[in-house]
Amino acid sequence: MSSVADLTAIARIRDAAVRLFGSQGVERTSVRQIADAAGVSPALVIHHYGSKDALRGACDDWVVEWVARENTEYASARGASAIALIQQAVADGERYRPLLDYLARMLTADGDRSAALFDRFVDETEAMIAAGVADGTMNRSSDPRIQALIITLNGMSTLVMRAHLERNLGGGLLDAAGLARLTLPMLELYTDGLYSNSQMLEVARAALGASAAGGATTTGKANA
Amino acid sequence: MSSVADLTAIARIRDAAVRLFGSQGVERTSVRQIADAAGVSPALVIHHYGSKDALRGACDDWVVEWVARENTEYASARGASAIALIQQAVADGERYRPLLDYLARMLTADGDRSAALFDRFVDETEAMIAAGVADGTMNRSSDPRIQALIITLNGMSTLVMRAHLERNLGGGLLDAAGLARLTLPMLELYTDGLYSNSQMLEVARAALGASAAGGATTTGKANA
DNA sequence: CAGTAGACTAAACGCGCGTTCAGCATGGTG
DNA sequence: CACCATGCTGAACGCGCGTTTAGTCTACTG
Repeated sequence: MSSVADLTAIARIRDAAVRLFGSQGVERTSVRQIADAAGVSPALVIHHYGSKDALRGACDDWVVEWVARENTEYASARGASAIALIQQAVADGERYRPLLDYLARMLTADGDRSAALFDRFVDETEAMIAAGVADGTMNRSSDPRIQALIITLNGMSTLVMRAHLERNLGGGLLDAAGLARLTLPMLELYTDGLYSNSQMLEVARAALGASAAGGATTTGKANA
Repeated sequence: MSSVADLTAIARIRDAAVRLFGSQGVERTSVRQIADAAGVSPALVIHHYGSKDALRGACDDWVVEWVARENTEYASARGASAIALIQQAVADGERYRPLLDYLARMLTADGDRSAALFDRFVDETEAMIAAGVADGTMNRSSDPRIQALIITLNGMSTLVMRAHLERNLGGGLLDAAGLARLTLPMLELYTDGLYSNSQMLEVARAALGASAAGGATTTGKANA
């Protein structure tokens, strides 16, 4: 998202569209609104992008590229995944809010671009967990792909349902207080789990007829 | 969702609206489409409900009531929360799909009804965890409300991003195979957590200056 | 049997939408 | 200078939307 006021009209239109699509949704946003926000005529929006739907596609690409770009920048320096990037962006204040809003809407819409983006997040999460397993800081699952899927889903839920999250947090994800309140319970869950013993797990294993070779990872929780 | 064909027109309109709003979204659904699906004229839709927006409100109420009704039916017999109801409904096949689709869209929209519904889910989750803590099957968190919030968020993510979930599962949540593939890794995560030691947790505790009386629950994972 | 209330429809209204069109500046190129 | 591509606009077009209106049919009430 460029903050400079005098960009090319093409860029200003795209920025305005991302902002409006993200905050109101595509359907509730008219070409005229975008044109106003960008300081151009509605006709110019169509002139440059062909149609509203093509503009939407260009916004999708732009946001995906942003994710990829920031990801390589940060990740190479910190060894983190796109998930971590998002948490970084969330903590970075209002600056990235339009992007994150857009991302959240994109993830709840269906379509090829949405699927490709989500699956990439799962890939990165899987790689991150594999690294964690390798250096002994994370538990191996009986199905690492699905484990990564679940973790990704959980991570994205804070984005997609941020309104509910922040309301219950009694403050934004942005201010330190809200984030602080979230951090500990989340780490507790990811460290100790929810269940205090492996009863449910054992029952499910038995019911599903999983072989004992399924790859258990248990740290030693009691069976009952 | 009533399967009987000859209901009153009011009910048929509401059923059609829930189905279409759920599968396409409110904005992409026209009053004319709803009227067609219900076998009535567009004017009758407005005659009975006043406006499209009021119809949407009636659908919201209807779905919320369905959640409450099914919840008391099942929960009293099984001691489970609305979350469990949803998992039940998911497993129950195509029958509840329109309701669940609608629910998912409702949760990603903002508005009073959406907030009230979500917060009720959190309440129920909190009560369920409190019961689990009381009988020793679940871990107490340093902040039970936020713990319940996180668990609720995670549970809802399977609804809200079901398309991504099912695609990565290689099959529906409905067929036994897909559900089975999900169950074990999820229980593993909720039993053993993701992290194999409490290093991250301890670092966060220290950084946030949490007092030692914060209510640790750890089962005994090593510090490093 | 007349009267009336409610369910229901065909047709139309007005509006805002995405989009098109004709034309006006501007500025680099022969 | 003439030329034309490019950036851009104001006005308009056609369409589908939510909604209104005027009226018909049906069934119950006195």
